[in-house]
Amino acid sequence: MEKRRSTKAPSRKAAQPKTLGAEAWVAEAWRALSELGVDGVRVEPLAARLGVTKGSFYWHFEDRAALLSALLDDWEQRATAAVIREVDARCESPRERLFALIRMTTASPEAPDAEHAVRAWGAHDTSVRKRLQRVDARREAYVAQLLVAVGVDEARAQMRARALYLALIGEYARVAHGGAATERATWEELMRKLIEP
Amino acid sequence: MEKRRSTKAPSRKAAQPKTLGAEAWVAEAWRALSELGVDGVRVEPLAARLGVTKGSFYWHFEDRAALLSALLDDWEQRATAAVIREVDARCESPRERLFALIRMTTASPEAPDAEHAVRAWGAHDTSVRKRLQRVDARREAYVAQLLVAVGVDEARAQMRARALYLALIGEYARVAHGGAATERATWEELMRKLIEP
DNA sequence: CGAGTTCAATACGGCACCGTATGGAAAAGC
DNA sequence: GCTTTTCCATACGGTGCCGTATTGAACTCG
Repeated sequence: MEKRRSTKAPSRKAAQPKTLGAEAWVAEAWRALSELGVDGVRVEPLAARLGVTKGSFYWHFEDRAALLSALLDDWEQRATAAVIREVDARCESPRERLFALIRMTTASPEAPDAEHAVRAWGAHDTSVRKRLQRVDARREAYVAQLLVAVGVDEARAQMRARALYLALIGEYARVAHGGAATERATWEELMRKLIEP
Repeated sequence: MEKRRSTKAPSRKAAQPKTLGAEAWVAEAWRALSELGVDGVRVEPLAARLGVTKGSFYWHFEDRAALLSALLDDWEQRATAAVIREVDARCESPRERLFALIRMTTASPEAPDAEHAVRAWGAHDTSVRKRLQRVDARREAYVAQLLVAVGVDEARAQMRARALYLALIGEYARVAHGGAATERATWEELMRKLIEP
């Protein structure tokens, strides 16, 4: 009897599950993380919001750290790949892709809180830092590649990709702490400057 | 006898104080805030690091919230005014001032952690948000004013000031979670684009 | 020197949360 | 039908922190 840990999904389709899965905990944890920060994701409050007790939690997860780890796994997978796939699918030319990228990343109202929460978290946790750096590198590389495709030379493309991405992180922070989102015109003004050879 | 609260400084010059003042607690709180985030600034651990017990703390402060409030007061005062004064003093032309501003704000190694910690904090605390918005507005206005002075029209100046400032916030976040600082050349590349009419 | 003031130690009650242990109920498999 | 698995409830001990109360030491100042 090797303690807990589920090995197989209960083959639930999409019906209202009478019983919770690990994903339900992760989803609720995202809410807590976005609203309160890492230190706000505690198992007992989470259980209360889910209408169960922590007895449930400790069946699905080893401990609180395991939940946080699952949270990060979830983020690292979805955060980058989805957007890039979407952008590549929607547009053909690199120029259009750049503008679409900005539009998509600055459109979602939930993204800023979540992103900013992860970054806040990353300031005092080494395991988060590693993932942040990987994700940042991947995203930056994607932007740089588009800039090259649009005619900017390699060296400048990397610098400008950095600049643009930094601004996006800044925007997430800004919105996360209650600032008004910066207008699309501003983003396009910046983008126009950055795609000039 | 109106409880606690000191009204007069103990007229200490600059000598090693045998006794702690509120500033010592604030200073130590900054360390905790930068390293661990708001939830890391707790009075008992702080007391331990200062080599005293919390008996001391509750003489100088009403409660933990008062310390956090003092922290913010401290930040709001120093964060903006000092840099602007310095920049204005060092350079004459607005163009030089812009480049000096970037150099100064991206040079300090402690600033990113502190700034990012405040921003992380601001995501779940309304009183912090207000101050952040004030500070952000003041800084942005300063940049915009310099851009106008350098020949950019008003509308564009505001957009570009926003863009530049967002990038700076992003840089603080980046460095705070362990990323390498972005090179001066990158900042200057960005700045060159932004000061073009 | 004695009284008040300033800073700190000690000790206490309380709360929120972690993780464990154990038991039960409902569904799944034989 | 009976066992096993899956999921959750209850109850408990333990920890880290908050804030208060009380006492004490050291320094001022008359």
